[in-house]
Amino acid sequence: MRADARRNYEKLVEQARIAFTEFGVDAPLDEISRRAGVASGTLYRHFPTRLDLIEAVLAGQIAELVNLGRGLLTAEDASAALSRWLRAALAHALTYRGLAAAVMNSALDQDNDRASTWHAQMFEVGAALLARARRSGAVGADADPADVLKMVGAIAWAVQDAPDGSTQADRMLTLLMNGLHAPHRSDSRPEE
Amino acid sequence: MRADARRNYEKLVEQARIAFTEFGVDAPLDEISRRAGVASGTLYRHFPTRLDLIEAVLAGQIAELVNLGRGLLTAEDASAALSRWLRAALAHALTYRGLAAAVMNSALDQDNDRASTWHAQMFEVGAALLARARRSGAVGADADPADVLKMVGAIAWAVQDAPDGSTQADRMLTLLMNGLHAPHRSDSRPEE
DNA sequence: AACGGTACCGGACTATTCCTCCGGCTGGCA
DNA sequence: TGCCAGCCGGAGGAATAGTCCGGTACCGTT
Repeated sequence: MRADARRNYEKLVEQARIAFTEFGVDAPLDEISRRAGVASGTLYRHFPTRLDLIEAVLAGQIAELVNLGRGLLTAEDASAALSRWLRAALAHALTYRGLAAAVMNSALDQDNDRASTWHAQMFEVGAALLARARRSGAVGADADPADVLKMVGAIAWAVQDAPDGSTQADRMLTLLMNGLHAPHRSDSRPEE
Repeated sequence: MRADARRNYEKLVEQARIAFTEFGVDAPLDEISRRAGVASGTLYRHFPTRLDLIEAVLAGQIAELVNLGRGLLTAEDASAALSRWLRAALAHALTYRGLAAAVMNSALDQDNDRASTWHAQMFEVGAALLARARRSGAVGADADPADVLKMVGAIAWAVQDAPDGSTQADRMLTLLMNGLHAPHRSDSRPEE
């Protein structure tokens, strides 16, 4: 990549980060390019879709999350490790007003090639942590890892506009953890 | 309301229902008015905001949900009643590609005056069912009714674009119910 | 250091959608 | 039948997404 192209790339990501914080997911792309001091054509060259730009902004954060998860894979208490990592994932999903949640969710949907390898790694780590917790006997429910990660993203979405968002998110995640710990009860479902 | 005004109102709601099913929440309003055979000014006269139109579409369905809940308040098994009603609420939240979930969620956020009395009734019924299940001893967690309803909406949002959406939603709701039934464990949370 | 080609940049332009405004007309009532 | 409040229509301004191509700057080679 040429030196000028790299400069513009970095300026765009930086301004996108700011704009997403300020306006949320739907920040006008033209505004971002304007602030970065480049034309909109340049923005679309580097980031054909909005999602591409979003992922560039989140890349670093996701890498941290993956590293944290890998470290926790050797932690003493498998259940606490899972809980800790899910909380970190929730914090991640809450950044930029639920932006990360939207990406996480769309990445989990189809085997979307556009949804970068970062999310694949994240899913892998989450699945490993969940499997380990299950083997240790702390998690009884036969939950699908994708379900659990989706729930985390869903919680982030649900509280994104609430005034006391993070408090509420915390309670909801506790509810989810409870569901994981409890033995699976299929009888709780009505037979319609 | 004048006869012509009423006719147009009804045509708009009908076409909005179709358009929301087809395009999702973001269906172009101009397209709706075009299909209804009225001008866009007329649409905006009846429904100043998109939310107003959405609520008009959902009104009947919400009323049914409230009635179902009221009936279930006298059911034998309080826990099963709650479970049954939450499943109905989930089905409601899934309609029109997660549109209902978005409305439900925003209605629960702040004491939003714009969010109609419909949703207030829904919240009331849900809270009553939850309280009754708790008194019966079946629900141990001290969950906030708003949290529970938000989770239902969140699940609907999370699966809205997934191919096997309703299956996944089902599993996730079971997870939630498990969390409600389990005794509350504050120890599942790491002390950071 | 000069040069040529590669590929990047700019920004005007089209398309889409939201929403407003106001002249003209129509339905309901006396 | 006649009046008029209030409704209707549709043009149009504003914001945003995304495209296109002429001009230009960078990089590698000589």
